[in-house]
Amino acid sequence: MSRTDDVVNGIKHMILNGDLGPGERLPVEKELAETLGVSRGSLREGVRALSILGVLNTRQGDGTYVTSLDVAQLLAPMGFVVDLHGEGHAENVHALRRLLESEAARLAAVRITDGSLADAKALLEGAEPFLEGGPDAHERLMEIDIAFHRIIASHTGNPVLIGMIEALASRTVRERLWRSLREEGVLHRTHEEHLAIWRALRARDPEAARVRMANHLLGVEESLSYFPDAPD
Amino acid sequence: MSRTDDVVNGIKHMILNGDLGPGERLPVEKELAETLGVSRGSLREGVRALSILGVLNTRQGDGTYVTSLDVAQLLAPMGFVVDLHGEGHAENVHALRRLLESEAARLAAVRITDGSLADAKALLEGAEPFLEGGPDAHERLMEIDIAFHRIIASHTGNPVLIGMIEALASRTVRERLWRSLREEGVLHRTHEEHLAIWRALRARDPEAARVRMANHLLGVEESLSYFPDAPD
DNA sequence: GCGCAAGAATCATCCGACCACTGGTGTCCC
DNA sequence: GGGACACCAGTGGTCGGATGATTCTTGCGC
Repeated sequence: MSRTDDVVNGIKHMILNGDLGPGERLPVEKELAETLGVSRGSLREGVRALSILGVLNTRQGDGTYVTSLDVAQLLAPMGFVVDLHGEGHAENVHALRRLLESEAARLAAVRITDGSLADAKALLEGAEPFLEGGPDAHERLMEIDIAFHRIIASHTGNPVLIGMIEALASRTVRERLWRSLREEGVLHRTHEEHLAIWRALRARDPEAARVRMANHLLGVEESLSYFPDAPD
Repeated sequence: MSRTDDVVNGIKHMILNGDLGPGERLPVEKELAETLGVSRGSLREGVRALSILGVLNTRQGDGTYVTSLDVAQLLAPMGFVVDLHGEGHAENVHALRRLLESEAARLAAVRITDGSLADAKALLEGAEPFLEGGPDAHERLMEIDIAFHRIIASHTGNPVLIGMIEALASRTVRERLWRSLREEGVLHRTHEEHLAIWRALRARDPEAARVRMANHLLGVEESLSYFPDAPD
């Protein structure tokens, strides 16, 4: 067991024991290093690791704090994992994303607010001008897509689900997706699918929302497999 | 962007570009530090972080290697996250686990081999003597439960799904679960549910397997909520 | 009361040194 | 010749100190 592991476990226990709560500040490096019986260098390695895991947050000139411990934030490193496998398990990642997002749509159908429904509608209408192309059209459409799916996920009432969906639909994953969609010229179809999802949500129909979402993501996956060996 | 982030991204790119493959060895610290333009200390912080994320693996006196990059291994840190939230999001975690395991059962129903089917059956029969109690009964039942669910997950054909289920059903999560099951005296019911899942799998009936699994996990969740404020 | 500058506190980074462990190599003994 | 052992070079592990960058606080002057 290395010193750094001592640090990680030590801080982990301090959090689990309640000695450290979300947002709370850690002792200064020198002091904490002495408490845990390690040098400042080793302490920093541990703190850095927890920082990358989204548990701690250090601010130069200020101090080190425990994060809010939001699930979404803690699940963020998972996106890294997904990216790392890039081509390899793309099919498996998408299959899982389809399952999770379908469930999200089902849950959101009975929970979404009129306000968010209107926001989503505005989003989709704002996408229409870009369907024909133009400067930054690609980038804009992707942003809108991300925002649309995020609105749905946010109304599931399950933060863990939200975090996982975010991790599974990382930016690099979406980049690949949209490149394929554009190259295959199915942007209009994708837009129609979004609208179908929206209508199901407006109707507060869980099953319809689930099916529409599943259908949408299946279509997207199909486009992706059109270029199975697309270079990066 | 900190130096450590440079290191993490640098190594990540080396892997994505194919400069580094699974199992391959990294340059020595001093050299790699010069390549990335950082000090050895900063390099170590980055390497340590990737090590905790399951991407790298360092062996003193030998060198630093890229891991197999197995999904299960990379998703392991997620268990840490789940543990960290312990009580907080237990409901949400279980809801998600139910969704994933149900899907796993559905997939496994059409893929499971006769051999694994027999293994699962033997497992369940081996559990029966412990239903009445006895030394280590609690521990043994939990082991069997884990093994049973693992057999199912392993036949989904989706490594990402397997990894996520593992992460969601961490050991501490299961500890709590089984403690509740025992205290509520529903071990027999749980066993019957396992048998029902097994029968559905043997019948190669995906929908039945999915429903049986969902029913099983719903029952388990119900037992958990019986002691909503159970101390640790 | 307000703005600003000086200072303290804190993390960020680097450097050099030494320790601990591993793997390989060569030697010695049987 | 074969095997056990000792040695050695290479590598990560840890440490302490020094300097820079950033933030927050304090107190001064207006």
